[in-house]
Amino acid sequence: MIKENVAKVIEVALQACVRDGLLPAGDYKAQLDAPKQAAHGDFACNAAMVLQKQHAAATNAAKSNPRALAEAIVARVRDPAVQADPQKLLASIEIAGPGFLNLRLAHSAWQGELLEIASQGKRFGRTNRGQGAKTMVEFVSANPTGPMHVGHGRGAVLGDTVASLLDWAGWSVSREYYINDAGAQVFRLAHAVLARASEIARVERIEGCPDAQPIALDAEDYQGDYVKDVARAWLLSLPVSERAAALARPFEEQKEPLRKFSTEWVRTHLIETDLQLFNIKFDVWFSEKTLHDQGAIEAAVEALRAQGVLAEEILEKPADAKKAEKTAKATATHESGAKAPMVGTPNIGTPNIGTQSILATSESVVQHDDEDAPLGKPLLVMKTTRFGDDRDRPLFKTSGEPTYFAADVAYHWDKLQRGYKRLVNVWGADHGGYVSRMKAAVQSMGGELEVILFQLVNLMKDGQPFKMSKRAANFVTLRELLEEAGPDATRFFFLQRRGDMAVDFDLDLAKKRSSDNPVFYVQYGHARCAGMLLKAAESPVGARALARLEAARGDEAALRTLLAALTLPEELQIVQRLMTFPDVVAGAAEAFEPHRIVFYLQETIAQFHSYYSKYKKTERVVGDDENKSAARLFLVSQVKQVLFNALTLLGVSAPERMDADREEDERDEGATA
RNA sequence: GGGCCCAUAGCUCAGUUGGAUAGAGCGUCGGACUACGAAUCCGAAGGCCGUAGGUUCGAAUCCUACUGGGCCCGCCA
Repeated sequence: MIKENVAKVIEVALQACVRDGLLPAGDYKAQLDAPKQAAHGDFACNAAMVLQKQHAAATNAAKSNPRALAEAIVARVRDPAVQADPQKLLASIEIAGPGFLNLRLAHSAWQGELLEIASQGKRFGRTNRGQGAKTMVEFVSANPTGPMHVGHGRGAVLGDTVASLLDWAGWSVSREYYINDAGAQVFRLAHAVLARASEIARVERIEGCPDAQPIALDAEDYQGDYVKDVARAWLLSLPVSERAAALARPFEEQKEPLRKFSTEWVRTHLIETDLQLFNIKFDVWFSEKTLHDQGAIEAAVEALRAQGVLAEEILEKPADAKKAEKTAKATATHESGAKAPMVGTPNIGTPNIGTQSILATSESVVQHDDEDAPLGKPLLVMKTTRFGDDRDRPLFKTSGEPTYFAADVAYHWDKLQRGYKRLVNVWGADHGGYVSRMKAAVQSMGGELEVILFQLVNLMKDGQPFKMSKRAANFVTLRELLEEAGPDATRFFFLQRRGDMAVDFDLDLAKKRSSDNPVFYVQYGHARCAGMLLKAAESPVGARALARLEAARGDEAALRTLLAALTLPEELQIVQRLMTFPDVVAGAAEAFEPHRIVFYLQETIAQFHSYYSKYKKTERVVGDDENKSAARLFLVSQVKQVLFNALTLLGVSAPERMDADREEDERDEGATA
């Protein structure tokens, strides 16, 4: 690609400097940046400034002037005896500022790059940095105990897009969802289902059990209405003759089949369907329960034991975080029995720690059985403190049951066994405290874990925070949001911001289907390109231009000749921007930052709109000159291609036209005028 | 008390991994449609990049200490 070729030219010149004793021997790489200002050329190189110390050492100068080195480099770039090629590639090279090399390329070099896009088509933007290494991205992994809400949506979109980015950067990516279908909370769902089933049997006069005895819903059971749907489905799944007996049977005797039915139903009818609306598909749905059933936990523990990172320890109760509440009120506050009101967020604790607790809800019902854990007995722990964790983490409880951590260790052990070299997990920020212990475990097992933490989503409604609570059943589901805003806008909205920024999700704005939603700007850009290409055929010049392009298809020399008509600075700058796309994708993949693609899209389209408007009355794309028209239509079709690729990468549709459902609601116009 | 994240225009956010005069959208004000899509474009106003030090040719970016906000700190899941 062109940038590498230019870097090569500088590097050859640097080696010439070495030969001439201006630099100590070494393998110098030239870094090229695209300057912010067009006046600074197509590429800027800071090699002279970076290497000035070496220059000073080689020339025995007390201090060196980067400009002097810059001039030496430039002389060797221009010297045909050093290299012949640059004269074709470079139009100019100048020294500016403290010692920047500003490079400008020949028009033909940029024009030729368009052929690169055309030949790669839908694949333009892909690179092979990952070299096909197996990578797993695990994300969402919401507990199968209820519908997903907007916070899950952020994790889902982020994870899915990061996976796409890694794919585009050359990794062999698998998307995986870890189903927490074991543990206490799923039995809470199971019990809720049984209770709701007894209610539904009576109310709806379900065949076979219209006179069922009521079963009380516990306070800690899931309260949402969706539980009724699960309950109804469960009842109807039973043979009519067995329904009454099932409702009469004690919960303890059937909690396992209830658990199984409920979690599977929630997953397939609530979670999987919502993700499909987002166009998110997982390669693997991995059940935690299977780990327990197959003795995977013991196997993973043995793997850790072999690494010598296990120990038997008596764990002290953690020092109470806020026993030393020395904040303020140090002096002269009333020391009556009345406690000063707490300032800030009381750390009440959240039920369902997981990506589903997107908002800490102070109204949640929590039982803290603080005195419950009998201390003083030695437990099998992993020495996670060796890896920077705050304390060692137990793998088994006093009761002998494996901890959640143990199951997760087993899960990641399994991932490694399946040959994944690189593990990426996408978690909500409320999992921050979990990162170091999980990384420690994976590292001990010989793998590498990278964790993407995304900050939480605050739902805003009417400018006010809109609290939600899973158990209180007043939450806004992801599906509601999707149905109101549509998958394109919702995806785009989540991807606009860096993951480590907390976002206020404005429900009212998301529901509004109007042009102030930035996704329309981007899609319009693509549709405009599509429209222009379509419309061109209607004019005689345009039709002939298209015919020429068609005739030259596959003939590189002929195309290059046509493209020589692209000489406006804006046209070459557009090409320049298009050619950065593969780098942008690779950089976004490396940093796990999909928002870079969003900004790339917006900036590229803005550049195109600006070009279009500026020459609207003079140098039109389809104008009088058949040659120019052909070249410009070719440019437009490559712009369209890159926009399409970027939108596709983000999972946002790239429409050919936008006129479908435009809404003109200017109803607040002239109301009281 | 400790750990992680954040702080940039009135608001919401970018800032190419340390580069040249810090940008965009929304909002405000003023302009541009007899022809390729005005869901667009052009211009203006708007900044002590939270504060104070440090590192170097050069800092919004890296280091330290503060200030303010978010998340977290169980043998729970």
